[in-house]
Amino acid sequence: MVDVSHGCRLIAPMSTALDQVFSALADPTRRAILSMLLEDDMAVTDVAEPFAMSLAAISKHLGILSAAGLISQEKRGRVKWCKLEPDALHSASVWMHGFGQMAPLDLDAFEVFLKQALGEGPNRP
Amino acid sequence: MVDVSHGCRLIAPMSTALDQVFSALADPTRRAILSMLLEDDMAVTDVAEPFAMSLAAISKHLGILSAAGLISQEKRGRVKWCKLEPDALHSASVWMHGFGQMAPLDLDAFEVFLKQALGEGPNRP
DNA sequence: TGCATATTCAACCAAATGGTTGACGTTTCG
DNA sequence: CGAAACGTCAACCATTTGGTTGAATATGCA
Repeated sequence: MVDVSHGCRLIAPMSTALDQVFSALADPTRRAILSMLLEDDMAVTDVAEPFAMSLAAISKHLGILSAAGLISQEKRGRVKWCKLEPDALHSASVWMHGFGQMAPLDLDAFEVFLKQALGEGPNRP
Repeated sequence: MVDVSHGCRLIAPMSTALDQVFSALADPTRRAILSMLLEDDMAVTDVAEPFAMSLAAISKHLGILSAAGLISQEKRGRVKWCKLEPDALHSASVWMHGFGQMAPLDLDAFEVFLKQALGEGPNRP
């Protein structure tokens, strides 16, 4: 009965994308996995190693992250490599900063800001 | 077995805060509520009005948003007013932009950016 | 006082989530 | 070839989630 896409029917399907991204990020195990992948691409087994849970459980988590677009998985030989896809955070970022009220226009400035921050930030030598 | 706070035990309890914020944002009904509250403070009944679900359900959603710190609720008379608390998105923002790797330093620049974007943005006359 | 309004509480329900285990395909390698 | 490593699948389980309804609790107002 309410327009859940808050006034912009053109991007209605995005609501599902936001659901997926936010609920993927809601789990601490999955956030930890993303942090690990920030340092380097990893195989599924290596991702699972530090956790106190089964490989199958980690495999599921990776599936959820992949469905949300937060990572990509490429099988080379018998090992499946997991790679961070930070762009997926984009839609979520856009939504968060202003709850969808500061639309695409500001997004450009945001991109510029992010690029500069990532390139010149004191924590990225 | 893994350090879920990704290397900074000092902010370990924040993991719970992130859980709450992200899972609060994962629901489209709750995101719609936040969008509504962006325009103005509202009473519980008024928040519920456009949705096709019971008042009790909305009351629960508001409780979740409140527990996550995304809104505050103040009872005046017999009506309980709901107010957006955008600061709660702060920790989530910090985490998202660089998965916790570009720390407080960039945050300042981010705040400056946000203030300017909100103040001068073409969608905020 | 008494009634309508505003909101929550309690009990219940179906479905989704996060985990387990064991069996199963692939690929690599001795 | 045969065994080991890599990863997923299927079935199962306990808990959480998102919703319902009906009763209960304040508060405002005639």
